[in-house]
Amino acid sequence: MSEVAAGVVKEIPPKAADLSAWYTAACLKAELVSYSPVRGCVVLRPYGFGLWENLQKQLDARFKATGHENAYFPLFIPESLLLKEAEHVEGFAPEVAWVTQGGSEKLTERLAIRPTSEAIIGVMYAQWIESYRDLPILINQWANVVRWEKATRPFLRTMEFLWQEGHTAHASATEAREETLRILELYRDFAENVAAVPVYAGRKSASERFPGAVETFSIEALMPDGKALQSGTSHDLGQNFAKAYDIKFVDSDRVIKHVYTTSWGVSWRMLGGLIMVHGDDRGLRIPPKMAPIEAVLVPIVRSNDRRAIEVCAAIGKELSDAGFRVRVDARDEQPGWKYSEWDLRGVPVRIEIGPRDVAAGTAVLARRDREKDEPGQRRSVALGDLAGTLRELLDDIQRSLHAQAKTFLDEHTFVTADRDEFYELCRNRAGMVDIAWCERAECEAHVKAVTGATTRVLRALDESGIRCVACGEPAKVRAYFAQSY
RNA sequence: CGGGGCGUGGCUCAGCUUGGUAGAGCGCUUCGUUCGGGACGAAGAGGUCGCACGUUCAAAUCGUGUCGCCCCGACCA
Repeated sequence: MSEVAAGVVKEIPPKAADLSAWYTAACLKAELVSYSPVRGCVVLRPYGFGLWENLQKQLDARFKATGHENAYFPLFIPESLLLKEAEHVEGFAPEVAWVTQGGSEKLTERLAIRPTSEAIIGVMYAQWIESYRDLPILINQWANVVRWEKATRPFLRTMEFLWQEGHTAHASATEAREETLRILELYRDFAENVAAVPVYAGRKSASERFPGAVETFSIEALMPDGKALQSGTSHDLGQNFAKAYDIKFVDSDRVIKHVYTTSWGVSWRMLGGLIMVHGDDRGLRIPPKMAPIEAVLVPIVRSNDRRAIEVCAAIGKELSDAGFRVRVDARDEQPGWKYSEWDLRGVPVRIEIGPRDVAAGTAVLARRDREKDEPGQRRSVALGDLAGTLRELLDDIQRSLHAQAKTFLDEHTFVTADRDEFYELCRNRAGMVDIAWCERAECEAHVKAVTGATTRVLRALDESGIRCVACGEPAKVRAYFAQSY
């Protein structure tokens, strides 16, 4: 039934002592991923794929609800096509993987393995679009992409990764910008309400912009080590790609114009963020809405009383029919061993049914978001109330995980108007440092050189006539500075 | 790409300095007893020490190279 090797003792180091070691061990031991024989590429195991499927399902529903359709474009991009948008090429060239040979024949033109699909999709849009009546085009694709990375970590940075990339074309700059912001908000909503990861959403500085974009927006989460994780990006590409790929249409005023395009993406990196944000010393804590298994049923048997197994099977079926994602763990292992195993794997709720429960018609519910032996961590409920109680419990866990993460973000967001304090906070990797900023590239570069921190997202200045906290020039925006992944 | 660390049964690691063809714990298999927070007993199976070349009578141990992994930094989702 389970892909878990029975009986293997799995330990992970304390999270606070070394987040990196904890993170890698947690991903591996929880059987989300395995390293593969291919450098920098991981295998997404069934439990990890379950996480990805839940992300897919819920993001996809949001895309459909905002009028988008899915399509699929080729993995290979002929070199000549990729080269058409100059900034784009320059940005991605260092990390593009190339196919130079097919079978035994050298190719006359190299094929890039897509690092992102603006090029190939732009070429197709040029063919498909003739009139303003063909617009907007709102397409998303779920795909893998390859970027030749030097250092990799599960989910956060791998050479091949899974993501979705939306590519839209519009008749006006206004529409394109609206689309860009609509998706930014969609991402923010998903991060907060499904992944339970609180984020700051906003515009990126010029240096952090996607190569070829007019404006880039992103959502930024804060990891427990004080580093920010860019978790989703939405780009307003203006007419840059339309001009490079010759995507034109006849507008209602009979004038031939270039379209305005956008692109936006979320990758499995979001899973890495969710793992780091919610996990604890016992392992993963998966928010219910993302959990491949919402509740695991553990029967407790005695040598003279094995009824709990049948009861668990029956209740498991009932809950499953009621729409819950459950698993019955009837393996021949000690109950305590199973508890630890499912704690590590982050299942939100454990349902224990032993001889006492069988006799009383009850079950014990244990919630993963609380410490062992913390008041309210376990409770006994009548079987008749199980489904209802489970529903409430899952909702409460979803809320509580978000609340905990939100508290952390709030407590690690520092508003300062003091220059020395600003540098100190950045250098110490204290979290998100919120200052009035001049938006000058030189200033940003200087802060980075001195502290390692960069701007994460920018937003409108709430007062006028003030100066940049970092350099003293006139301030133009408010900016969150942080070190980042 | 720079700095540091590491690769020995499934896992965690010892052995390497002072070369003499491999050990522990956990896990795994079988049987029995157990089972409300990682059970116990008995009997078994399993590696040639990342890979290549070199030194040597002899290499897990020494040398060179290479591949991979981890951490820090630079770069990127």
